[in-house]
Amino acid sequence: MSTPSQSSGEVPVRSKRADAVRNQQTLLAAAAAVFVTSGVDAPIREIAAKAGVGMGTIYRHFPTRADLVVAVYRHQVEACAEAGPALLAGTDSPFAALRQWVGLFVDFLVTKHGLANALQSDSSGFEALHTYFLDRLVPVCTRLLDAAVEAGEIRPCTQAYELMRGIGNLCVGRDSDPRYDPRRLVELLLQGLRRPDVDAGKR
Amino acid sequence: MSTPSQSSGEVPVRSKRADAVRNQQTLLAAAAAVFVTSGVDAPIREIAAKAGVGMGTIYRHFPTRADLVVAVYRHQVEACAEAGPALLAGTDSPFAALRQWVGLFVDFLVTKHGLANALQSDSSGFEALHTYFLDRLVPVCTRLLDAAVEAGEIRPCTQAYELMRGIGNLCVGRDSDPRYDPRRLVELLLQGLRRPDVDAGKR
DNA sequence: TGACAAAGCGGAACACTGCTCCGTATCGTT
DNA sequence: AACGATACGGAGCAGTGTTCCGCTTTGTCA
Repeated sequence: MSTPSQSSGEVPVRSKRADAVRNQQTLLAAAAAVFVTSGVDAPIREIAAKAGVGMGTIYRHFPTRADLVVAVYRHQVEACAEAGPALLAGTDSPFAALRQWVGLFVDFLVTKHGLANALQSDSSGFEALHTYFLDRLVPVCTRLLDAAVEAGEIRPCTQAYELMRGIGNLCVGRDSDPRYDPRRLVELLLQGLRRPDVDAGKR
Repeated sequence: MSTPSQSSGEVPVRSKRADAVRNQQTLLAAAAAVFVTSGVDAPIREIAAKAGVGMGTIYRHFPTRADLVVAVYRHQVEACAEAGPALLAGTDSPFAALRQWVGLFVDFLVTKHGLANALQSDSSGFEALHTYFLDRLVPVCTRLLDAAVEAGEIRPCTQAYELMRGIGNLCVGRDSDPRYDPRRLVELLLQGLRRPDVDAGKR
């Protein structure tokens, strides 16, 4: 409040040194650039070199690779999360909103080389990434899903967590073959969600 | 020709040395064991150690990791491939056959620690794995799909290749969270395949 | 301004893994 | 038994993640 401290501790927290914040910014920019060309699992050394800092620095600012990835993409994830309620408000078909929102998410994943792979990877250093994405987006997805169920557009059995992971999984390895288009399969998944009133009342 | 040769070449192919075939068997057994405990991307050294051979030997018999994985699981993949036509013949609903067959495939993938991950990985040494699985199973899946389309149970837009990859993707990372069950999502995908007789004008 | 402690930095060093290469051992044949 | 072909073993190189500690920079206080 009065003193420049952002945490709840009462110790006098000295604000970060100027070179530290500078380096953090530099690192974020460098990482973003490297991610584009070499994917999110580019060698740490490469990112450090691009930023012109030593490896100790990168590990100090971002202890795990996931921390760095999250920091780089945080804005886009936030934007995606915030788009959820907006889409829901902008239409009278919650299912259509869900579909649009999922489209946003897929676009995001698909345009980040290797991000989907990393997201599902169980290798060390990526759990936090997984956690952040899910913590932020699952609630949004839940709202959309609930709304669609309430509107009677889909059947109620699916959990948002599972759906999100499924969608993420479908986006893995998009670049390996032009015949594979995650979007088509995600659309299929969403269709599978629909309440089958057609064939129920097929009579 | 007269000499024991199994390939089409006419050079006198001497049969493999006894220790070589012995080692190959030992390696397969060791690899199978290690895959169970450490996953299909266990260190090559570990497999070599388990088999009691040097690393040169393992690379000579199985130049890439995919070759080893394929050799270990070949029988199961073959069994899965052969089950396709059988299932189709055993029912009058091709879609039901497809569903059962997909179930077999999912069971196979899901019980092999990390296999699904490897299958989709674009990392070096796994392309051949990808290729083998797909070459062997896509034709089977195509037949099932075609039959279901012909029977009017599903709509015709989906390619077997894409479906297989989608299913494989959905099986990635099953162990990371008990809330994630690939089977449910695969079922959803299959439901999405169904012909919605709404838009089917021929009714 | 100058001195000093804390904060931050750099990169050498270690561990682990994939993969190659070649001297040596083994096998099968004559 | 001898000998050439075949196969083996593992040292060694290269790439990467991660740690650790001596050195530099920064902010503060007299």
